[in-house]
Amino acid sequence: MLKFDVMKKQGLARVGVIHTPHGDIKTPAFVGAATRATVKALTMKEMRELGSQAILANTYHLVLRPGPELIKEAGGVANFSSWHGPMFTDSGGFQIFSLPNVKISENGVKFKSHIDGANFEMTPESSMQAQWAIGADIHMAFDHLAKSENYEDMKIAMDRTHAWLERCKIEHDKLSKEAAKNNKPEQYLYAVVQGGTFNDLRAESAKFCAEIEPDGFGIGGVFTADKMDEMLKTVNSILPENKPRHLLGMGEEPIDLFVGAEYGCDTFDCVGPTRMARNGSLYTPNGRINIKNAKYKHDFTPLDPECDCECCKNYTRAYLHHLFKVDEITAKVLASIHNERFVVKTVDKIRESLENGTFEEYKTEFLKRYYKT
RNA sequence: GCUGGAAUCGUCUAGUGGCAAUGACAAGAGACUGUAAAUCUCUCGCCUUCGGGCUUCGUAGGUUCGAGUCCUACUUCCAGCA
Repeated sequence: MLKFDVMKKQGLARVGVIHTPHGDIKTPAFVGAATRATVKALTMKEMRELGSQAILANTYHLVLRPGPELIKEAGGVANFSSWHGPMFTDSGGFQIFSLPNVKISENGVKFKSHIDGANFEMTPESSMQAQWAIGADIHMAFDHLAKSENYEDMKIAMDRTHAWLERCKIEHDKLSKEAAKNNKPEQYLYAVVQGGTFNDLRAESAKFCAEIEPDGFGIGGVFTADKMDEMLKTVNSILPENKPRHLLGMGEEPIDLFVGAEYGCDTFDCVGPTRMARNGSLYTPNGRINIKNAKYKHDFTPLDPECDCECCKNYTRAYLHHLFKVDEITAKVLASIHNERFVVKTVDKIRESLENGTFEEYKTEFLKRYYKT
């Protein structure tokens, strides 16, 4: 069982430590999205230096290329990628359900590779097997994510997610026993709560997931800060306090991190910060700016004078603007370092503020400045 | 000097009688939340009450209902020959 210590609680929010075989994660924490076993534009060294405690890779992408067997052959994703800290894998459910022409059955999902059109099928069992082969510390259950506002659609997806969760758990336990027999490090399973924006479905899903007794929980299908507080309140009031909760995919907007932490989420992952960075949209305490805008051409001040990242300590907005305009790779590197540092630091500060009882002040001050409301 | 050829939005370019004029780049702005994303979208002559109006394709004339497109002269550039 994954060890998780809750050090302090404030309402639903908590400060804790997740102990994984590859190290501890002090929570709340932002987990960098490393879809193809790399954080785009960044090296693992840069990720370590900007303070990232953990990263999250994606089973769908790694199944297509290079394949779980190759990663196993490399000695697991830690050796393969040189990320020797805690690591998550997402199940691939999210990606598969965003592809065109997927065939969903009770057994699993048939889809075509977006790369070469090759036919694939992923089932709860095959996702578990792939994740064990990849070898991250924490695995997500293979879930059905419905992108719909319709209650019936959400119910069907949730019921399927639950049925698949039972199978994920059985397969996971089997693989876990085999690993123990071979003296391999333990890997852990998070159940994924679905139910869309419907509180009764969310409650039902949280209850179901809790009863399965996984190592922790992913909260899926959350797309906007809208209604997020209510959804999280419902779910996290039901989920057991002694297990970690990961809010899947949220964190592009800093407010998501505050609301997520306030309502009891321990970790977050999001592609937003690095994608924004590659497209020139950069976080500052006063809101996001587009560094490509002409007004930064002659701005010889740091991107964020309060930031301690390599980008802000050494370069100016004018230089970043120039690098983006001439489309240099370094533009994306520096921007990614900054944006990733910005969200990691924001969540670190959320943790500190929860520790010393100043969360409300920090939240109010941050949001007021960032969103100018 | 002679003989050919060419001049179209910031740049390169499409266009051979119905055209405010093609495409690319540049420029300006926007989007992005478990990454098919170093991607995508919009604007890009001037004005507009968004109906439209006005001025444009080296310059000046001409032919034509209508000219970036045809004719004449001029200007500039390129190539070949002297």
